[in-house]
Amino acid sequence: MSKLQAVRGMNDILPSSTPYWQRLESACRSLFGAYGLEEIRLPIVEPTALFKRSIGEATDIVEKEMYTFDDRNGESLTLRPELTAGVVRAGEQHGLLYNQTPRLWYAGPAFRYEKPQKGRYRQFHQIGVECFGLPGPDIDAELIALTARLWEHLGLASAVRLELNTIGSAESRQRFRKALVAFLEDKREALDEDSQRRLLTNPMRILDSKSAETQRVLDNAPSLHDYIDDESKQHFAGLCQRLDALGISYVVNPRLVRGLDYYGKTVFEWITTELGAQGTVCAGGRYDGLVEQLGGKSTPGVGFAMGCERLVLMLEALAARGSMALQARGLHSLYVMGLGEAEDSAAQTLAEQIRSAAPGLKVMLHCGGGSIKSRMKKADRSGAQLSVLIGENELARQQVSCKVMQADSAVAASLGLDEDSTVSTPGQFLLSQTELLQRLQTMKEQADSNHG
RNA sequence: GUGGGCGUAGCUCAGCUGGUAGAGCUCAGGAUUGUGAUUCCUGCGGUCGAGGGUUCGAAACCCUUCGUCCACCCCA
Repeated sequence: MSKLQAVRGMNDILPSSTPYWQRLESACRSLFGAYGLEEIRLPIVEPTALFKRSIGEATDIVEKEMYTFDDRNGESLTLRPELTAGVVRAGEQHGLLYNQTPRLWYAGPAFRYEKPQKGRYRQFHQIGVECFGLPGPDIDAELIALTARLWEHLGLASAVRLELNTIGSAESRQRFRKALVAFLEDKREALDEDSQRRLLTNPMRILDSKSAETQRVLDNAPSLHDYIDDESKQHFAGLCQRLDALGISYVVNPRLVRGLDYYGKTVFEWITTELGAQGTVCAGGRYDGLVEQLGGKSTPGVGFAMGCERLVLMLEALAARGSMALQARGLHSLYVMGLGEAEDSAAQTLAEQIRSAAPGLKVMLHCGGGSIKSRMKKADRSGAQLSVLIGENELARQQVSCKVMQADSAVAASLGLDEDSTVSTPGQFLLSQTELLQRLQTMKEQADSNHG
């Protein structure tokens, strides 16, 4: 270990992919605002007991995947493996949960000690929503409608499908679990190795085993649906009716079981087939017992979390297929350069003046010297549509040479320039610095007024 | 935690049954002395992931280890 490198499974997010992260984050931010949700921000570290009591002692997450360490005073702390528990803790601590119905969203990293693979990392990022104090299926449907709209905004709608189930009340699950274990016990031999183990630890999880043989055994097993209590059934029917009314299509998957202990009644997953084994891109459900379980007054809750890495992978794949959103037309990026020491300084001043005159325009200043050729090359590589150059002559006359870098008539047109203003070569213009500033300002004002 | 694939230039990769490394792209410079993206020329760039072993000789074969990818498992 001579070279310094990032901890295994904890990835750097490089400039080549940050645009997709930004698109995801800004889509969530604006949509959550439009649905009346409020943001909450939480510590990354919580007392270990919080996760043991919420996620469930017998789950893999708590058993072997938590980053747990002792604080200097001996208290056991844990890097959060998910954010729901923290939201409940914060809500409880600050009295957010009672006599009101908060609808909260969060975004941030979480940590699980797992072997990394595609779509699964030791530090990963979740964006999620949690709503409290609302017991009915109306809010369940509201959250699903929100996620469905998000896929639309991101262009992912055709790549995901919604799976839905109800896992009933804690009591009904208890009765079903007994029946299931009784049924499977004498068929133990036919089960795959992992499912045999789960028979003892977490029998419900056998239902969504990927083993074909295990699934065949399950064909004759007792159905969870037959054990669901009436109230949960009604709740589920209400949810389905609302989704039908909203035109949101879904598949009821009676074998869909969530991994975390606190879920009850509604559970759902948005799934894609485009990411290999880690196909769940967003998942959630109802957890009416969680607040009480953590020591608060009985308060219903529903929520979901999205896996940012997985969604970003999908957005990148989408872009690679060429379905990128179109760039705005007209001039939006400049590259400003001088041709010597005094000229470079003048160029920097001009760049700042441009930024004042036309805020929001991308203005890149050439730094680092070099020949004209190399400066122009950098201008080209930067993707700028227009290069703005101050040489000895321009400096003496307070002028600039502008050159349109791509064959795009809209660039010159948006500055109000035409062929007649061309100097020497096509697409090249000589004008005074104040005129350039005025034209940019006018352009910007027109663009702003067009947008409303 | 289990199983498999892969680690060679900044990037993508070639390198045959062992004879101490090559291409494309990128980058820098020039052809074109104040104009990029095309073309041509030149150049920079490598403890072959790391450590050990076999051998006269290892990028190649063996062992160990680290990293990475994929799947199981788990889950967002």
